[in-house]
Amino acid sequence: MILSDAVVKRMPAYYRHLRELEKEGVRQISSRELGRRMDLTPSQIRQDIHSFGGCGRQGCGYPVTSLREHIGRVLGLGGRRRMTIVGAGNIGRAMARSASFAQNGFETVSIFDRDAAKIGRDVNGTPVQDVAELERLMQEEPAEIAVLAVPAANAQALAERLYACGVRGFWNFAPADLRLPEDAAVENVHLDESLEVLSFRLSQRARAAAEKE
Amino acid sequence: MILSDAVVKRMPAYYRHLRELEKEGVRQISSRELGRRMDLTPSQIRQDIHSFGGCGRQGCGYPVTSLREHIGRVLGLGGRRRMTIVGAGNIGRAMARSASFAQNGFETVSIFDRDAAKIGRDVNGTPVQDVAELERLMQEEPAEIAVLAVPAANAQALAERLYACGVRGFWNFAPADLRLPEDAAVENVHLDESLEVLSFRLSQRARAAAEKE
DNA sequence: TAGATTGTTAATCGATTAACAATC
DNA sequence: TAGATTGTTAATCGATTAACAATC
Repeated sequence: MILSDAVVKRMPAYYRHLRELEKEGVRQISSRELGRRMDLTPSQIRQDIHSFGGCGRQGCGYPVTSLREHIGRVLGLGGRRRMTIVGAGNIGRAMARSASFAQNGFETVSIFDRDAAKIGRDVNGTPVQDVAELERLMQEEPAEIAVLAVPAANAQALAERLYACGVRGFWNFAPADLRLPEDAAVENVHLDESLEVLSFRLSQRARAAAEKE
Repeated sequence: MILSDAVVKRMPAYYRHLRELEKEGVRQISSRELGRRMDLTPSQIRQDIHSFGGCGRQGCGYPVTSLREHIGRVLGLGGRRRMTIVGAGNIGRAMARSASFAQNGFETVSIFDRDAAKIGRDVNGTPVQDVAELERLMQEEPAEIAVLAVPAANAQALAERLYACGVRGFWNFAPADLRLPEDAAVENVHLDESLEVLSFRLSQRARAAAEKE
């Protein structure tokens, strides 16, 4: 099964919409109806579901629950994933406190920072530890995923140290592009860039409106 | 100037890399060198820059500073943008405290929540106000952008209220798809989905490794 | 002038949409 | 059986890459 990047990025949206449909008590849904809800063409829905190995019944549509379960398995959800949070600033603390990740099986096992003022403080039941001791503490409490919530200048060096500690999943909030070995998975959340895109779209609308006059 | 969605999403990355080059004291950069840094082909760099109206000099490359300034103007940066934060939970508070947005001209003018326990509290110098009074308070203190950091179930209704208050830019952190009039600009930050994509990539690697054995 | 590198057109590649036979 | 809807192939569309003439 080879999944294109475009399809992978849409999978979580399928998962979310199917969960909502389940809550509403919907048992089966056609590509037409699902397309209407998700703002995709029925054709794309069928291509996507087919490509990630889901299947429906001609004449009836797709079974909501089993399709949701299937996508969950493909996404690797359902198990537990141990996560360390590096950087106890605004973002790091917000991620540590988020209930929704924990509900999905992503559990925070440790939090690190370099700031002496933050070390020892408690964030949502987990103490902030000294990042200088990262290597030693990661041996005691290993993690699969690291949430990188540190200044851009430190991101690359920390990512390399975390990689050496066995971390292979990097959820990167720093405005920096990480260079890591091929077997590392990096998912970027570039908040500044996202806000800049919004700024662009607002300006674009303003320009279009000005032109009309 | 018509910019494809793909190009728009890359613009902030150009902006960031050019700012870094500026700091390093680089005056001119060729598409080849910039491509190496940004992990894009030189061909794409030239297409992109041309498409958003930047230009270079044959034989010399692109002028770093003026190109950065040009992209900043296209993105609509440089001015001030008034932002209201709706939802004073983990995400909302983290966004209110973020220094980097403020540095880019995005200023938080108000924060709203419905929780009586939060109303009146101070977040980074701004008091949390009662969302029940949104309409009245938004008249006193209008905003161009709303940061939607509320539960998914409330996102749509709040977005509509904010739209009625004149907000046209929506930075949506709720795991919901907003349906708004065409002249609204919506930029989604779906953290759950991003983490699920990371989970998928980790599972994929695990599956590939298992197959090899 | 010669070398380097852009601007821009053409070719390729991949993703989306359309179409329709298969089948529930 | 007839109607509905999938699975899947073919057509289209858009984005990326290659090529090369223009020019600094």
